[in-house]
Amino acid sequence: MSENVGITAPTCAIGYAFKAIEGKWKLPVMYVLSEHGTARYNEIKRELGITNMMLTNTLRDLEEFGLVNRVQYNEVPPRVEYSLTDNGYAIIPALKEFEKWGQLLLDAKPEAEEGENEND
Amino acid sequence: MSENVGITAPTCAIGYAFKAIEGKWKLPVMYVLSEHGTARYNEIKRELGITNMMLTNTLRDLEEFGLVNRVQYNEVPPRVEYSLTDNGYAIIPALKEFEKWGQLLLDAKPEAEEGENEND
DNA sequence: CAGTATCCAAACGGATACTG
DNA sequence: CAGTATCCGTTTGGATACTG
Repeated sequence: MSENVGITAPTCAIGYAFKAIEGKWKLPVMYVLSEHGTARYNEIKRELGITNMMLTNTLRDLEEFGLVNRVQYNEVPPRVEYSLTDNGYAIIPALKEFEKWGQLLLDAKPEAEEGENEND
Repeated sequence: MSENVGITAPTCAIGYAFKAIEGKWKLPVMYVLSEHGTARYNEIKRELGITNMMLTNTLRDLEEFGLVNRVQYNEVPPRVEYSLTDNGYAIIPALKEFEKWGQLLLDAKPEAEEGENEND
């Protein structure tokens, strides 16, 4: 495999974007950060129901891609705040489109396969 | 876990969108279909360098979500054509935003960590 | 509080063989 | 051609316990 053409080419914009958000948690974490502006480790964790390992790895990956800032305050108890970089922020329009799409999907699902409770 | 609030709530638009595209191949397959309009099984397979199992499973999942149409022609040799449904098509704006974002990321990466060859 | 370490399960991926 | 089935190794994800 590894045919480096089309989507899989390292210089392909959409392919690079896909790589940047690969994995289950990249987009959710970025979404939370986009909403909070700044969020602490356990804040993100609580909000997403993600495990330590996954959150740590996801944040590391996002840092390496230059999408997330990590600021550590040497206090007791320790405080670490995460936020989006400029490049990270730039994903928000895409996220908004995704949200609109998700809403469309929900609206187009009148059968409500799993929405047997409307006490919402 | 399974705190059904916020992003993880089944009625959350962005959460539902995340679920719909979960997995490594959903977006790439939808992207290929958005470009081709209609594509045959082996066409998608070649373009993405994806295995039979992964492609089959991905297409099934997308069908179940109502995002992809499968049209089978009873010819010899058999021909099966895949295309996006209306709901599937509706993801294109998001995809375009993603592409723009990917381009931004590529442009903002002058160091070219892996682009040691410019004979492209 | 913000992580690491460890172990285990599920998803992913490749090769090969087989089917309609 | 368009899959399905199986085996198997690797990667990713999750639960729990533990550390600075």
